[in-house]
Amino acid sequence: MPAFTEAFTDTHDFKTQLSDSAQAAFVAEGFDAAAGRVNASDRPDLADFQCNGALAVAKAAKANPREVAGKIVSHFTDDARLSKLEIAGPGFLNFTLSDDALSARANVLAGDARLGAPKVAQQRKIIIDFGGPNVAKPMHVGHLRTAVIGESLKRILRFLGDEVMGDAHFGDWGYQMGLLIVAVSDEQPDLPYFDADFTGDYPTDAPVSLDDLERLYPLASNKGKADEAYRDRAKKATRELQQGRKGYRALWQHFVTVSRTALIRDYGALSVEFDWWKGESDADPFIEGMIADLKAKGLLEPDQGAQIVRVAKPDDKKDVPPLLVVSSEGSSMYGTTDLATIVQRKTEYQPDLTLYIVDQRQSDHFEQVFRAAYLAGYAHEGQLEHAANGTVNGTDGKPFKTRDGGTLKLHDLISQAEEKATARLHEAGLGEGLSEAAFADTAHKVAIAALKFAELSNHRLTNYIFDLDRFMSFEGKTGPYLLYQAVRMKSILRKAVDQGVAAGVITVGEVAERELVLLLDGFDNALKETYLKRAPNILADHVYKLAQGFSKFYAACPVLVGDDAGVKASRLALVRLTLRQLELGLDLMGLSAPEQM
RNA sequence: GCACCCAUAGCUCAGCUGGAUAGAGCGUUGCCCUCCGAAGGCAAAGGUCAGAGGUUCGAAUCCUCUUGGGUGCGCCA
Repeated sequence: MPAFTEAFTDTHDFKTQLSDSAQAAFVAEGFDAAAGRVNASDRPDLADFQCNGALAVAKAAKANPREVAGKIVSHFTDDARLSKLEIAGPGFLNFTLSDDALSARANVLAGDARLGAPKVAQQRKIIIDFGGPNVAKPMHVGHLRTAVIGESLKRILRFLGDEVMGDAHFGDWGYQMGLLIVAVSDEQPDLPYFDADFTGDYPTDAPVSLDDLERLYPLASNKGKADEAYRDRAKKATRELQQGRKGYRALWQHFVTVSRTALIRDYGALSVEFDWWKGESDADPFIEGMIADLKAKGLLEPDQGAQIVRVAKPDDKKDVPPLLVVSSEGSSMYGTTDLATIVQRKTEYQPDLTLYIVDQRQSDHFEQVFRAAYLAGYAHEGQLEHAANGTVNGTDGKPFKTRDGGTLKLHDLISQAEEKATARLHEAGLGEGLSEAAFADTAHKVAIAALKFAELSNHRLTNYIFDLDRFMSFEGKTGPYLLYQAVRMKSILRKAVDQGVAAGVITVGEVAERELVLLLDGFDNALKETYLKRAPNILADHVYKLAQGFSKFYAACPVLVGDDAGVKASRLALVRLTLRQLELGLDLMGLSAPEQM
């Protein structure tokens, strides 16, 4: 199995270019190449890029950092990319790009179908596991997190060249299924599903609606906690379901189908798409063989009536409990299905990497499962990764609740956001010329952008506060701001067509133009960082800054208003380039901009 | 009890493998539509980066401790 370095290719941004040159210079002077790392400047008033390597290297070499910096500078004489290279303070290298270099870069980007995005050096097969929503539990705001972050990561990894499969990984196989079976049998005992001697065909229509499931699940769950006899019945039903009792399987199939319909609706509204709608139950056929294999490898041992795999290591700082593979009831646990799913994926897909986009509260669980998988040889060390996310809290800092104390269903949240967006559109007197369908589409895009961008702009581990009013304000650093800038650009492009102005060669002159091109150039690095850290907030930040950079440019540099045809053509080309990168960035976040808003 | 995560402006959050004057948005106070869409732009005020030590030429960032939050710890997922 190859070791993957997560390196990139097709990368031509200035940060990389200058780093390459600076590294060569440091090496030529007998220093470590790592010192040549060039970053965007902390002081944009002084320079575009900086390198701090001279300070780092000087100490070991017992040299004066400014002298070291001087030696590096000598390697850049007559570098056409730079208009200025200065040594500042204790030994910072300050690079300022020439307008010509920026113009050239802008024109390259304008001709690049990938808008400056890099590619992975080595393609991998990656599964993104969305840590599935559960059957019968309605999606709530907490599910936004995983869905939105996972979808964005999926799109980004795929765009950079990996083969990526998103798997919903439905929670459809545990104790909760037993609970539901018992709950339905109590309410509708005459259904054929419960008659063990029934030999006919089971009804094709579901005996329960989505509302029934959402009502029954919490009811049964609470009963199971309070009533031991009830719990035992549910456990028995769970085991019988897993062992293949026909009536239970048929009833269970209805649960899954009914739930999945609602999930498809909600995920669809969020533009979250799965390549696989698999669930825990799909791993079931692999469990028997896996258990035999674990036994053969001497990893499985009986303990307190259950079958476990010990995964603790001698140097553990904490107690890592064993993974429970078979419960004392004889049924599979979520650890069982998670491990069996790894076996299944290895058998059916051979992924190089599996990313679990799941709440950080499950980190111990994944640690156990991953260790067991590594021990059993179902995956190689490092191929399983828990890209944890934080929890969503309300304005009181506690897990999000509505004002009346209930949980807000995702479906209702989306509806509220759409209503708000609709109201805002009417208020601004916009979209009146649009057809009803186009208007609704715009309102939907605005609403989704608000929700998703709010998710994506936080780091995935942040336990952030979900404040509906703030998210719906549509002003400042929000999704609608991004869409608004895109719409402004589209408006310019439409006007340009009317006026017969065509895009031409980009020539950078004004400060706002320089800054915009520097931002466009930064797309490459933003994508790399996002990829390496599995952190879409880095991309979100880039896209926001790009939109902001455009808005400043828009205010400072009229595109279609002047007399100079060359300037018009250049600025128009810059607008078009910016729009293309903005829309690509939006798409990688799972968003899209309307024509008008 | 043990372990993990977190603490940055009034509020919500960024801050890359340590580097110059810690950044956004909201809110507050001023400006800016006879000019491509004001869901916008410009400017100002606002921070002992929880506290204390340590490493370092240099720390919000790395290490230790303290305080204060959150989370998890074999038969629910």
